[in-house]
Amino acid sequence: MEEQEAPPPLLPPQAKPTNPTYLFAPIQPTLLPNTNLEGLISCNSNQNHMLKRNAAETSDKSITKFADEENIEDKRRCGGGRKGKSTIPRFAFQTKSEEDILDDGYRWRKYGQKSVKNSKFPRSYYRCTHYTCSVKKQVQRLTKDKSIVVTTYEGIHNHPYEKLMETLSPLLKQIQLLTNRF
DNA sequence: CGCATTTGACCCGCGC
DNA sequence: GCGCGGGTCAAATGCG
Repeated sequence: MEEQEAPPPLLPPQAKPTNPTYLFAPIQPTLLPNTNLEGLISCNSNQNHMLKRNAAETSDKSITKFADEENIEDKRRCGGGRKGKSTIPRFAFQTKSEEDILDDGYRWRKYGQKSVKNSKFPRSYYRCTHYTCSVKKQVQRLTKDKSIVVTTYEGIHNHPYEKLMETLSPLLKQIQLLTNRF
């Protein structure tokens, strides 16, 4: 899964106090037939370079809209999480979709749901099902616009992009067979 | 039967 | 110390 050209990240139209970094969506638009990518934000993190890399890996579509005033991303976790400072990269983006669960190519298991203050809609918590991988994500709708879903990722996947592998593995097998023959 | 989801309980940090 | 809010656990339940 080596796609490496990292297009320059979008610059924020206006700076928030936390100085969020704008990234590209970590999602293949082609995998989201009914989903418009609407906006994308990121928390400041000392591992933003990793973030950028990860984000740039899977998408070339630019994101324009800034995440809402509705504060989905609480600052507690942005600068440093629960236990002092967190080194886990985090970023969020908005999608316009009827679906809560967007297929981003990874498999997720839901492990919790909570109603949050200042939001009509509950927040759902998911974990990547891959056994070596502890990436988490939160999914939540905006109170103001329920057609917009905010997805917050936490962590970097340490295993291949599953959808891609699914598609690629028959091809790889073929290639292997062919190369073995000669 | 194996896996995912649901959901109330529990834990922890923070502000007062 | 206490209560609140957010995040996670885990038993029960659902589903293919």
